[in-house]
Amino acid sequence: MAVTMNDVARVAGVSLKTVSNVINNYEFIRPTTRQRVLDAIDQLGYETNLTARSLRSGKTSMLGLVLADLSVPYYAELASDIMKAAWARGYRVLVEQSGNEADHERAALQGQFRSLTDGLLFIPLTLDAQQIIDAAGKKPLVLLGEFVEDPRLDMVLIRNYEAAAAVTTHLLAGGRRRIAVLGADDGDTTGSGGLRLSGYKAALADAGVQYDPALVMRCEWRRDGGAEAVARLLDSGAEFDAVFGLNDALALGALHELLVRGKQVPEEVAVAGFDDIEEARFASPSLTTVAPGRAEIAERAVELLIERIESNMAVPKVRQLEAAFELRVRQSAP
Amino acid sequence: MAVTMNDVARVAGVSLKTVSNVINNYEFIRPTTRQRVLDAIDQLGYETNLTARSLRSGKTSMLGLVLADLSVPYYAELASDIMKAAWARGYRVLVEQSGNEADHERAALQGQFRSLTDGLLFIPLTLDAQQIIDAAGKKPLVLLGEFVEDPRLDMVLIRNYEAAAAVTTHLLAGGRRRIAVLGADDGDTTGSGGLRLSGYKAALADAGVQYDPALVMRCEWRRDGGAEAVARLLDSGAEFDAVFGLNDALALGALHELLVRGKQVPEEVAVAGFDDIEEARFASPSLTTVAPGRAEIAERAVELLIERIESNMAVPKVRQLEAAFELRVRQSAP
DNA sequence: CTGGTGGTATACATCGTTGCAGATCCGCGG
DNA sequence: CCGCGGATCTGCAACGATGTATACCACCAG
Repeated sequence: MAVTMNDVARVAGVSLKTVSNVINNYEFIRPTTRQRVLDAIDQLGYETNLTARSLRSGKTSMLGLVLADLSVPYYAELASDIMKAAWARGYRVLVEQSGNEADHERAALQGQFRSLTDGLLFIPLTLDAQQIIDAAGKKPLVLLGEFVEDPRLDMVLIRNYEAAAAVTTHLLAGGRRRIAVLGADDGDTTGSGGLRLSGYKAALADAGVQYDPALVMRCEWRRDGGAEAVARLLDSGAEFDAVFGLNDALALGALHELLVRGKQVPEEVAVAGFDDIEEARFASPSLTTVAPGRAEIAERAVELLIERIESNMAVPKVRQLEAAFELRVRQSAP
Repeated sequence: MAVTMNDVARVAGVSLKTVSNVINNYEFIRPTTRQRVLDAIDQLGYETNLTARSLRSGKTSMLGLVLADLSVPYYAELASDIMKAAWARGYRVLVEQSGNEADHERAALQGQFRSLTDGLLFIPLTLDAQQIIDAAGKKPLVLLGEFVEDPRLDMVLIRNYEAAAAVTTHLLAGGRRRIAVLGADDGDTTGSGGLRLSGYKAALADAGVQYDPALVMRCEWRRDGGAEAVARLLDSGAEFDAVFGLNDALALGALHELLVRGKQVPEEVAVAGFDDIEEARFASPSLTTVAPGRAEIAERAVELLIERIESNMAVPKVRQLEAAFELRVRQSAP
């Protein structure tokens, strides 16, 4: 059926192993021989069977990427960057959608999925560090710092706390004093939400502004969640002059709802987000947000994972990297 | 290193092949034997090596998906749907980003990528039908109807022409007469752009409205392309009372630029798009657009491809399906 | 008692490649 | 003229699973 190395070898008049050597750029091959093999490959249209190579070599040259859902812009943009970074290093990426469900996350960590990949990039959403460690196999694993922090795991972290503080400080500097927060619970201290909320609180404290739990709205991190949370807030009669969505989707949903309700943005209510997805720049008004260093995260996570895969050190030092963030001031909160 | 069937067989006191039979749910196995094998699997934590299975069986249970870039919301949302549809049928999806470059598209059609997949879902952007046929190997291939139509290829089509006509008709019904089009060249008749432009022209003709090539703006199908095209249009002094972006990104970019320039939407200029990405619902004003049947496209494309893969008919009849579209009237063009 | 039948389990070859361990060839120093 | 080392090439086994063919058993009909 398919053309194999054997066919190429026969046509080129060399051994199967020599064909393999040519393909793998083995050093000591006579140029004329190499050429004969290459010609035969061309003539027959031979292509390496990656499955066979993987079986024999034990490497698949694929990285797994586990995230909630590609239809969420932030994940899609991150996935795109990760795929480019991996591609540049000779790896492919196999994406698995966890749908934000613990069972799916666990299955992706163990499961057959692993046997297809050399290592895993994991954006944990429901599992905590201990659960991850329990569920994970022995293959290299790098967490993308959305959520979990633990000294036993490799990860590339977003500076959730500092970046959220920076956003809040910016809003305060604009004269806002009643800043609503969308996407957290009053008590949260862990996870992206908790860390960002803590940064918010710290910035308030620094500015001597009273923290009001009534302004903290719990909701799903989606556009409709943000819209719905703002609606609740408006209906409750609470006073506020700014909204901080803990991610851009929330902020954009909130922005939409505010405008629908006839609020002036930013005159009456300023709006800020977190993530700097592309959509933020083109919203009307454009959205002030903080860029968490997506490209850097993708690049460094891939680099770190591949380093783990290719170095065979038994117990290398755990590495935790932090990406630089940057405030993007736009119209919604000048 | 890893646990193999052999290890399981030894522990269970059966032959390797019996373990294989248990795993593959072979019918005639004594329940006690089956249980012993399952216990051994549990005890050892055995997991099938999918690579080995693929090599032996010749199937990878992976579908390839070639698209321009996951950071484009429409593709991301489509990819998400496709992955879910494939997952439900026991297949995984390996995504390849072509970056809208012919060489990458060709490479994905041939290339080693193919040897990892049982079939390919392909969203062609630069290659035409003949080039696709020339480049493609023998494995099943289904086109997602963004661009190419050809009786020799399986595909799931968007009703580009009819849907664009529907959008245009809606704008005309709203009293608009000078409808600018973003994302095509006056002469285009093929490809998504050409087909949508043709639908637009046909709707104008139906309504007895004069077609004006000066209102057709060529640009990249991205938000910034749309913004830039509208800027050019405004600067040119051309008169227009509506803008039809040939996809939502264009329309959203245009919407943004119009608002920045102080135009009232929809009072002075109506805006409509194409794709119905989630963002469209939450834009301000929300975007009138047409939903091309994304979920249906994903579902049927996956179904068709898997049918091709699993049926061994040598020359099955080419199948071309069309997805139903639906106009979504929102604030930007009521 | 024999042969057939259907359930159950096994042996062996095989998928296409790469790792390992030679085999062969050649030129050159002693 | 031998022997040695480096360049060049080769054969065999193995990666871990599955397909095919077959062995074996129990049981029932003839």
